[in-house]
Amino acid sequence: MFNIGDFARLGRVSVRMLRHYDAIGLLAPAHVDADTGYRSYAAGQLQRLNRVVALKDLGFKLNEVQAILDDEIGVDELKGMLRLRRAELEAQISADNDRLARVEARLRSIESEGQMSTQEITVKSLPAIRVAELQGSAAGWGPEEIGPVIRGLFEQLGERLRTAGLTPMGSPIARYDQGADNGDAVRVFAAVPVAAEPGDRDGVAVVELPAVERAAALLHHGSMESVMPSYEALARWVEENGLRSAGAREVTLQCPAEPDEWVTELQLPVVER
Amino acid sequence: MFNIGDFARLGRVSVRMLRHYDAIGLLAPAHVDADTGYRSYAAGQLQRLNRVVALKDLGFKLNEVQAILDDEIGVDELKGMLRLRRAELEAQISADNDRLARVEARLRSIESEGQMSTQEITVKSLPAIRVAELQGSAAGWGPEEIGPVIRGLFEQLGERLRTAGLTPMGSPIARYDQGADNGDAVRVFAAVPVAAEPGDRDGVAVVELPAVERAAALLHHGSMESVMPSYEALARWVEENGLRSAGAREVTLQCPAEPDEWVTELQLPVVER
DNA sequence: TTGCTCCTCACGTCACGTGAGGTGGC
DNA sequence: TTGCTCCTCACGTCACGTGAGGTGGC
Repeated sequence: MFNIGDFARLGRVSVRMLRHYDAIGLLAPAHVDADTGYRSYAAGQLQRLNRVVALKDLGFKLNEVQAILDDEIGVDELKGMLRLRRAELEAQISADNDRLARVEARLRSIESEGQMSTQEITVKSLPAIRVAELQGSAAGWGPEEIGPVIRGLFEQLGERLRTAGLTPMGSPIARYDQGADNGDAVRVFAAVPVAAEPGDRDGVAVVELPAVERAAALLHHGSMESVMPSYEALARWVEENGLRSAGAREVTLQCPAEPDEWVTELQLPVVER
Repeated sequence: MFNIGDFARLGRVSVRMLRHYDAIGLLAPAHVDADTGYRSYAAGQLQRLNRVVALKDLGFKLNEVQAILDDEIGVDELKGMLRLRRAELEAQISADNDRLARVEARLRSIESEGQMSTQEITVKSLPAIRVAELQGSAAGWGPEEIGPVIRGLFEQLGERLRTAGLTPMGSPIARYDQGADNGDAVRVFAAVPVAAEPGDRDGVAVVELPAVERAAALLHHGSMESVMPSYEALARWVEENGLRSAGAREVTLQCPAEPDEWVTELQLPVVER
């Protein structure tokens, strides 16, 4: 028989751990002195302690360890637990490798730039959303070509929503893509979230924008006249990360009278290249 | 301005997280209604939220995120934090790969044997320890050759300790190794932990057993007459794990009159092969 | 009026580490 | 007598999730 200190040393665990395992019924001492409360462990209990440590090392929680050791678990269930553990570990390793790559990227950028890039670019998913929208067309991607078109569309959209009795339910969204059949022309959409069934309402199309699994997003502060550098940074990031983008969205989060105080989220839906 | 729900949706975080970030001063809402306590967030705050999420994703804790974002951290310190994070991630990934290998080994053994091998083998480190010991020699590794020798040594050791006035401070340890110069003969040591300065005491050598970084250990239940299968299992495990062992130790944890109730830990110090 | 969103506590999570305050055996 | 080990609470860890119980605006 060993006292708790010696038994802890034998099993390379802390005394506190042994007390904890006792408290949760995972490993009770062979004997407890009725007067002093002193715990005594039998040599043979070292085996159970070793098994506890081994299973814990595999990443099982203590209640799982207990179930396994107390034979509350059939072979098939145990196999399932091990497979689950394997999957969890693989996911964890993969996620940590990604994290590691990001940490190293930050270190590189800090070495080359002398400080951490503000790193304003975020990868997010975009949920599907019901919007009312109008479509137009612009001659190119520059703000001077797109600006008038999108402003005109949003003006019209506002009026038609009023006559249709629809209430905007969120921030306005501008969407752009390369029309399939009209050369260099850019298709432009002015949209605003609404709660209504899809269909046509007084010349406004109510449609469901499909969810986007991954989009690179960047917050643009200030007038849309000056949006090009932000888009360029975003496009460069997409390029450098081996991705490809199709189309673009702008969500206007804040548009007071003063254009310098606008806040717009630029979103580029991306896929692996 | 956004209410907490909309702002949470924008930033893909939970409302509870925003409240938490407010509580710890990491991200306070731009405005809080004095009457209702309702929080309002400005569009521009999305940038800070994005940064919080990005840094958290790298594995930083919230207080570290706060320090980084609030510029309490110089470039050098930040580099140090990133390097530390990199080292931690590398260690984590490596440990998880080991874990994964062990999980897969269990799965294989469960497939081939129909149940989980009892897996009684533990890898542990052995601390350095001060012992009093006597040395002898046996003709071979069999229990019938070693048994009488080690029993005789322990008897002598007990007597000499008594005359020397030394008190055993732990479980008896038997050690074996292949003598360098005497052919097949095995060197046998009978040792017992004591608290005394190294040197010679009435014919007993007090020495410091060096620490062993890694040893494969197996609990043997029963008489030492039947120890061979346990040693064989241990040796097979060492072999299968690409290790090499040198020498052996037996720590007698429990030795009542009835030999069947003995408990002995067999330890094989191992190194990479 | 009914939902919906918002609010503030406050417990629970997981496996212990770390005191605080006190006792028993050499 | 002094150390040393043992004991039992009980708080702290970390970043929230999850009710409970209640309120304000449409």
